[in-house]
Amino acid sequence: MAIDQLDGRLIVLLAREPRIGVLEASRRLGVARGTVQARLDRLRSTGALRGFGPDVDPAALGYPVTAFATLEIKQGQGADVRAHLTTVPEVLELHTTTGHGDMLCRLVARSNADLQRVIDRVVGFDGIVRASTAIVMENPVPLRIIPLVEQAAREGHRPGPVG
Amino acid sequence: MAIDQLDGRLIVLLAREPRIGVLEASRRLGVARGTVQARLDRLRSTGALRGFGPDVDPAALGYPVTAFATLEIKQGQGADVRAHLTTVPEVLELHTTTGHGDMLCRLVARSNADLQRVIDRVVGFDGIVRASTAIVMENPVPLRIIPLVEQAAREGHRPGPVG
DNA sequence: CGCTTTCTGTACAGGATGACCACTCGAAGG
DNA sequence: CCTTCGAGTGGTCATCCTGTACAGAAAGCG
Repeated sequence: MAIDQLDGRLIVLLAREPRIGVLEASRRLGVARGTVQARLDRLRSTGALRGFGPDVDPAALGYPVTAFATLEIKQGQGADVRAHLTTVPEVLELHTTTGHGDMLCRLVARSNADLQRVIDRVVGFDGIVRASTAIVMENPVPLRIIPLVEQAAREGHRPGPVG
Repeated sequence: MAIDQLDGRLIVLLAREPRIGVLEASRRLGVARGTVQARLDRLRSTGALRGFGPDVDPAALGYPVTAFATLEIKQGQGADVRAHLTTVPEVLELHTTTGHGDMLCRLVARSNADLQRVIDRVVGFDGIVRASTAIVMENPVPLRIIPLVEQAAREGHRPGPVG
């Protein structure tokens, strides 16, 4: 249940240059094309590689404001709140957490003023007791995976014949 | 600076089925292949579409634990803290925010015990005054973009000849 | 109305893809 | 020691897609 160095190099390569195909990747990695194809098949089947979805920038869509909201939920209302938040397009992500709040969600909005509308819609639901919002100013480290993949590959077990 | 309905349908289609190519997408959307290619070129050039990076599951890499840490930073130490956190592979994302804390970062770890090691490494830096961590239990809404794209496309200005 | 931009349909050359094969290699097991 | 198995290699094959280009038609705008 891990990746070896070749997997790691392959993922990093694809992360850096998603446009290259299997053939070019095999050339860069110095292995046969069939090997790359087999590795990709395995990574996808194990779920390590979920796919190659489009990476969309909300700001370019007209939603330049990002915020994180910590929500406190009324006992037993979790499922309802989840269902409610799923219906809000500006909720990009939702987690249930330990700690001060019960849920943490990532929001986007068209402006700071618009954020108020989004928050109103988010918290305008009976099961939510309290919400505390933190507006994102800068994003010094955008969502990344390369360093983690490199570390996992370095320490990685080889997938090996038996495992 | 927005997307029209065709852009929206295209992005949603690619988000749902990333493996289909330009030709198949044009068939599904009922437009000419050249149109899809032109739209994709424009979306990439405007930055709305950053690319098609591999979607890696940290859990499958051996990091099943996710957490969010709110950090309080000593005045004027922001840049140093950013540089420090960039060197930690388990820091997948970092934002500077308004509100109680000064920064919010997403962490992963191999286990709850390992999370302690990660947090120690994160906060083991002079500029960080205090850290408060929330461990993610469930992820009812994984990072998504489709509903937002659909809304943006619905309300969207057409890209039009000039604007 | 005329200009401009987009979309369409088509064509072409080049390349990539997925599939298949026989062979080699190394490790695990008998 | 030998066998067996999985993985990788290098090769081939037909098919399909890609990037690019072009002329003509359609639609918005002054």
